[in-house]
Amino acid sequence: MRNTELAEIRDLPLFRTMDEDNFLSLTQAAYDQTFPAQVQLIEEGGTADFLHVVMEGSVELFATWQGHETTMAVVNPISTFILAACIQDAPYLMSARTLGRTRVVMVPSVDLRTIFLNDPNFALATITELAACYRSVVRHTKNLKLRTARERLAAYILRQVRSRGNGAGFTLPVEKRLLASYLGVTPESLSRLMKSLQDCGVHIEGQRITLTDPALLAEVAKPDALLDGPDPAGPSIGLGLPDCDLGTAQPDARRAVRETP
Amino acid sequence: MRNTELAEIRDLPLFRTMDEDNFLSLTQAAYDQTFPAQVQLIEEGGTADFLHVVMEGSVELFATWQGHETTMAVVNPISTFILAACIQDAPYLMSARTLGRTRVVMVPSVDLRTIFLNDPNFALATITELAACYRSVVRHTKNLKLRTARERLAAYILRQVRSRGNGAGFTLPVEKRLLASYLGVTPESLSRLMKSLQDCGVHIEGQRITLTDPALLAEVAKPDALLDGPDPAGPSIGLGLPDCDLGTAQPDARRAVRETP
DNA sequence: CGAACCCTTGACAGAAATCAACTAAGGTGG
DNA sequence: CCACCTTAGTTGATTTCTGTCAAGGGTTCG
Repeated sequence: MRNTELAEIRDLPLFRTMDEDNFLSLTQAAYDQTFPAQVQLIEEGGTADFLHVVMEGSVELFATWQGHETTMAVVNPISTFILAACIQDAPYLMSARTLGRTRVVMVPSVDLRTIFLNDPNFALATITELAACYRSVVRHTKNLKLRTARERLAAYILRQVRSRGNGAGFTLPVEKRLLASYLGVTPESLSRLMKSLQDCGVHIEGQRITLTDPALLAEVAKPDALLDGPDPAGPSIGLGLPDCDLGTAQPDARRAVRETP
Repeated sequence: MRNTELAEIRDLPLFRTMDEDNFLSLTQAAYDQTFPAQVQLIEEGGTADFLHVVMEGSVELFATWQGHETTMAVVNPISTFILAACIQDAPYLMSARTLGRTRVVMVPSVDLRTIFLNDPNFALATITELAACYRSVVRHTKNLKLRTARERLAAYILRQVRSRGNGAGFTLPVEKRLLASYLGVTPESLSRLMKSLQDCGVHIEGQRITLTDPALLAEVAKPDALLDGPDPAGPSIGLGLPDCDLGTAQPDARRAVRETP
């Protein structure tokens, strides 16, 4: 791997504090690869051989059962994913595929545990990262169980606007069908829900969404720090925490033939 | 705290491997308390001052929003809960209340981080526990998004039967209204779903559930290790992992006046 | 005994999935 | 360069599912 990439990874919260020697031995066997869109990196049920780090592009985490599929999260640069499976040395609970052209660093997960024991800082960083992931999924679950589909969509739109500095609008970072799956509805339902939110000052034009009256939308979404996450601390600087909402993925994902279920 | 309790806690996977001195300094300031049923131990949004360990009884983790409430998990002895919030020093995402008469050990969470840095074994144990919690929530979410309510109920029943050694039946460990909330439906819907499963060889008599044809039920639930968890390893010995399904709580929870939303 | 609660049942309304058809945009290949 | 094809998205009609409201039975506890 090139030094520039190493430096980027080194700067991740997960690796920032760890011992230099350990970092080198860990990344020595790592390799860097760039994939086109719609490439499946990980298959549910497989064994966790590599810890993945998204460097560019974005990766969809999804789950399947009986021919159904649902997207659980989208991972954006620069974040890791499937950390938990690596640690437990257990089968993946989720599959992963690239959305756009995506560069991924893969770190062999074989000796993570021994490094934990030798590098307290790395262990602490891992704990912090895992706790953040855990809380992220809990929020997702709370959303699903406490809000209606319409409220989830409204809350999602408000989160997006808020995370981009409370501008007047934004362009969807993912395809609508993916957003629908993330929100737990069918694409048809999402389409109707979008239309129903026009009464709340939401204008939709293709991928572009603009708000004329955020307060009106907030009356639907009833934003809550415990469901939507805390307000972004600084002026829209990513915290480095795993961005498990559908955040900043490239909307320009190149089309690729997708197998029908 | 008494020595017998200390020994029990010491035997938890989270504490088993940690340094004796650290364990003592951690539990020195801890205290032990027994609560009646329906006592709220933790309020969503509060700050995480204590790591909780359930010694006897059981604790419901639930979340609220806009007057709605949903139960996220039930914690059974002997397990910890709200570990993630303690680590992040962040507001609780869930509330907690006792179900039956419940004994809880509360460990001050102030200096967890420093212990992590000094005690690699404890750090590793924490990582393992967090990873298990994370995967547990992911499974819950997958259930909600991929299965219908009927399938979730069927799968729940099969999990219960399986975790108790594949007997002919079992008695519900929690009230039906709580099970309904956990499964993400109203009590009325659960009642109807139960009835609809009678066609699949499910007999309900109060809290007692018996199966005449598990294979028939499996055709509805389509059990899957990635949604329902792995088959219990030994003959129904708890793994010590946090039991986040509605597992073995006492069904005899004493009634208490519950405030209506 | 009465109050409070859980559970069930019925009737109804609302939400969302499904099925089908149609449009529009992008890429492909002749 | 254009015709064609694939796919995302929308819209409509319909069905299925689920929540809501209301009422009644049974149990527990004071």
